[in-house]
Amino acid sequence: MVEVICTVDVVLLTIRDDTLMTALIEREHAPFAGQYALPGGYIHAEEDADVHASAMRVIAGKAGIVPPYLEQLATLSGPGRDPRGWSLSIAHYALVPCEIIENAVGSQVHLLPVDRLPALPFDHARIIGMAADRLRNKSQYSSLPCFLAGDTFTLPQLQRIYEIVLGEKLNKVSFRRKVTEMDMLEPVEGCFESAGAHRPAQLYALKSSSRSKLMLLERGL
Amino acid sequence: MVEVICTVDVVLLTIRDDTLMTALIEREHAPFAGQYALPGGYIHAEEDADVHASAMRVIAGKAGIVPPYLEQLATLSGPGRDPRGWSLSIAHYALVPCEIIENAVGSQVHLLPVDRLPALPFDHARIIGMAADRLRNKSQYSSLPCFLAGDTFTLPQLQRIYEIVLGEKLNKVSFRRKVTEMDMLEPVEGCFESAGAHRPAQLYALKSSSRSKLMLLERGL
DNA sequence: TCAATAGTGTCTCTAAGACATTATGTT
DNA sequence: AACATAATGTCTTAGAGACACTATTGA
Repeated sequence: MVEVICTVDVVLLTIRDDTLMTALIEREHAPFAGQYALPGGYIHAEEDADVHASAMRVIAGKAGIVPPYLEQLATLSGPGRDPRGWSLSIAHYALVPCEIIENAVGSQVHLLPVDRLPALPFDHARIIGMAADRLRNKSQYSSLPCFLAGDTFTLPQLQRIYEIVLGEKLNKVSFRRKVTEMDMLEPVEGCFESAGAHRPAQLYALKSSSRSKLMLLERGL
Repeated sequence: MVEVICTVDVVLLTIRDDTLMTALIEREHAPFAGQYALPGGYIHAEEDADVHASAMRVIAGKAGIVPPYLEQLATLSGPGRDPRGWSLSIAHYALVPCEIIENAVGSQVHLLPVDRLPALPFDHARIIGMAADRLRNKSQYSSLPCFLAGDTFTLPQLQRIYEIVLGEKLNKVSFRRKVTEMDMLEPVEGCFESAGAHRPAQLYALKSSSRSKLMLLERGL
């Protein structure tokens, strides 16, 4: 039986400069050595508990971080996507606040806007498109974008994150109604963020229950 | 490097007797020979164009059919799920009208209700659960359940299919408004289905554009 | 003529968005 | 005091569900 090449790839998504960005690394080895590409690598059957663990290991190795959210996206396959032979990549996407990427030690990543990418090897452009689509779709009815925010944030900041991900302005009153409905935040008592000559905003943190599971809405935003 | 076992599994879903059912086959070979399990098999790198093609080949071989809808579900993996070693299964689900299964030649499948299954080998029970969840979720806002209906059907029949999948009664007026909004059906002119001592119902068929892509709703049913 | 379901018109109630108002900080 | 943004109250409008009424067949 012809051997199948088994790999994982990870689309690390973050927001910087009010823009959705993805982490790319310069490939060290052939094929496509020297080109920007998604962090990825072979599945190590002798050490990985499953492909989720493979993806975590790859991110830790290449970006030096442990992302707060990691989900499987799809499995891409076929004889033509990798010049080494019939290959299969279990694509994942991860969400992470950009400070964590920038503070990581030994990180080799470069952040680039998802909608202004250079030509990429393999089917990585398509995988990034799928990741952005999945994020956009799930953000319509869930607390998913919270994983792009830091430990604490204000409601206006969170709304801005949703707007960047969804690509549209949101109604402030409706947004706050929905956030309340999802019941995922708790105010950090007595903590406010002052950002100029105006009333400061209440800081919030994710409830611990919402750090491990997504909160969903019956009807979208 | 330790070899990874690469397989595909398919959850074939259909509705019979007003119940969501899945197709199981009696395994011919070890492990678990003789037990009911999902149709599945190895990826054949020398002949399959990708894992979608692997899944289609498996369904054609075991159930003798070409399903109108087939989608990738998730990739399950790890050292413990298959006694033969570290394995990876790209799980798919397919939707098909039950007449197609029952009329298939050389089909080895048995239809069983998804919520009254016997103990199954591997992680097949979990895969079937994921498939039913995915179908239920997508059915809330798309035309997906149409692939469980035959070539022509009445609106009351389609509403019944949605109700079985979603597990709840639907409002007739709202359902018809949504079907109109999705703009996926065209009436079969002059064709009605009489089912007793009452007004017969108009027959509809999927528009050709809706046979290849899903129609989506802004807000769910 | 009655029974039964198909199909449609319309009213009510809920929820989303628009707009206005109040709150609270900095300059 | 002026100003800018946070936060919230309220009105308008759109959509979902409830209900009722008409349509059309077989018994």
